[in-house]
Amino acid sequence: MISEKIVERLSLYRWLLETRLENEVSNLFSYQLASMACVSPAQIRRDLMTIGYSGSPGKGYLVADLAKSIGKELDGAKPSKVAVVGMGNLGRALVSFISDRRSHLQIVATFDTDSTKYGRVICGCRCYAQNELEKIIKLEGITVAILTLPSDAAQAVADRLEKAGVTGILNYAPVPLKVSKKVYLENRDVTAALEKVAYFAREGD
Amino acid sequence: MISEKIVERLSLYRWLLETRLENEVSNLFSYQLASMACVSPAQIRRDLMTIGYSGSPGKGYLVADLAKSIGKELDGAKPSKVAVVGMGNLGRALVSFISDRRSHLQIVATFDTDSTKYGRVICGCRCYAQNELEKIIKLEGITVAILTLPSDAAQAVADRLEKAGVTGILNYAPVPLKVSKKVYLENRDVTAALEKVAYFAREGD
DNA sequence: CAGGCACTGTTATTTTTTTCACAACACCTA
DNA sequence: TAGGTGTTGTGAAAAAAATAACAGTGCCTG
Ligand SMILES: NC(=O)c1ccc[n+]([C@@H]2O[C@H](COP(=O)([O-])OP(=O)(O)OC[C@H]3O[C@@H](n4cnc5c(N)ncnc54)[C@H](O)[C@@H]3O)[C@@H](O)[C@H]2O)c1
Ligand SMILES: NC(=O)c1ccc[n+]([C@@H]2O[C@H](COP(=O)([O-])OP(=O)(O)OC[C@H]3O[C@@H](n4cnc5c(N)ncnc54)[C@H](O)[C@@H]3O)[C@@H](O)[C@H]2O)c1
Repeated sequence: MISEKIVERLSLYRWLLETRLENEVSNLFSYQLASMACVSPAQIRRDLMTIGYSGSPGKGYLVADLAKSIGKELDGAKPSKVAVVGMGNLGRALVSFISDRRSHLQIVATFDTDSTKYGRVICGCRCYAQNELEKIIKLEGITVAILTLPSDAAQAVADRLEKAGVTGILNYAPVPLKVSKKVYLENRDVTAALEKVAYFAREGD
Repeated sequence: MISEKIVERLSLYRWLLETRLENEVSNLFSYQLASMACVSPAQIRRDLMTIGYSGSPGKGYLVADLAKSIGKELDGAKPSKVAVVGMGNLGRALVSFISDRRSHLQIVATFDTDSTKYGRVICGCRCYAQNELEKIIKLEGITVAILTLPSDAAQAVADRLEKAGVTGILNYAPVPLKVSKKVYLENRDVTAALEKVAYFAREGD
């Protein structure tokens, strides 16, 4: 089990590696990756140690190979299936953004209460009515959900998702969700992020 | 100077306090706030110590008062002025979401290269053409910028923002920006967040 | 008013995370 | 082959963050 912080950084590293790969770069030194990721070279080496990856002194790391090794650690044996609940502005933006970025993260269903939305394919993904939620989650084996719906509906939906078998929730609604220990919850509150940036912009970091 | 993590939590606390205030709750114990914020009671007390706030044993914390004290620490003397660059799906969603949430964070300008967008008021905020960027930033005294534009334009815009005097950037474009030490940069990559959630959803946290 | 209760503020401790420092190693050059 | 250069992997040290522990305090009860 890798710590939260390291997972986050590994994800970043992989993504940096992939963009480097597109530019035909085949190997990198720790200090190069470090400067891209805005961390120290030692941090890079230590993180790679935790996934048991070895480069070679003088040669550094093989970009493609390292990216694959990170994938072996972060990605499951099978792709994770993802649902998006609430196909408003934010939901649609997310779906169109994510769908063609990572093959091991598949958005396989979206949900909405609005009858002008469900029953159709939106941004390349089928949108279902809210009352089909449990059925589809189980049928598809969805384990991860993204919440982009109004705050007042979020808790009830989270409860239903959990009962249906979802074990990870990425929540964009500005509301403090309560979930059981079984479920991994990550909140993405824009306001908090902006407040933080404003604070350090002012205080001069 | 407060550490990054503490600022993040304080922002969360304040927001929880405010929603409690709406429900007419006038005081709270550390363990109550802790359970809402998903942290330990000791953590709460320690965080409040760093901003020099004192509750009273038996009574706990005065909700309104504490919220104000956090504000005194996090918010500047004057509101921070914010610009949003790139008024696509995500930009519009963010502007409409934020604009009526925090009085000390004012979105005073948005920018776009699309001539069907600039020159108009979008989501309650004036949208300017890209070439007016420096002028407006300086004129308004904007210090914080949110980047919601295509990746390939992000670095160039970031450079211009920095030169114009912006000291904090909240970046949504999936690209590793390089900025000088003067600028506080926060990246919000959806993919990384989702990968993290998927990982811990699988590994069972 | 005395005593018990429940919570805070703060110090001490533990745990986690990051950085440092350096031996070991590959590779290049002559 | 020998020596120099530059990078890795990792144990040790340092720093930061979280947790625990507890004395001190207001408050209630009888
Ligand atoms: N807009 C942003 O940038 C932003 C940022 C952070 C958080 N948020 C939050 O994300 C949420 C969505 O934002 P938005 O701008 O997309 O709003 P929106 O109103 O455009 O979209 C909300 C969607 O959710 C649907 N919905 C309502 N109740 C539902 C339910 N019970 N189950 C399923 N779907 C339901 C609505 O039909 C609508 O399509 C809000 O809670 C908002 O506060 C938004
Ligand atoms: N959509 C998401 O949920 C999401 C999530 C994370 C990151 N992102 C990233 O955020 C960015 C925006 O996403 P979107 O869905 O809003 O895309 P979009 O195409 O709807 O919006 C992009 C906007 O930026 C404008 N633009 C282009 N070049 C510009 C420039 N040089 N200066 C100013 N404006 C410019 C375009 O005119 C357009 O209005 C993209 O980089 C995307 O990868 C999106």
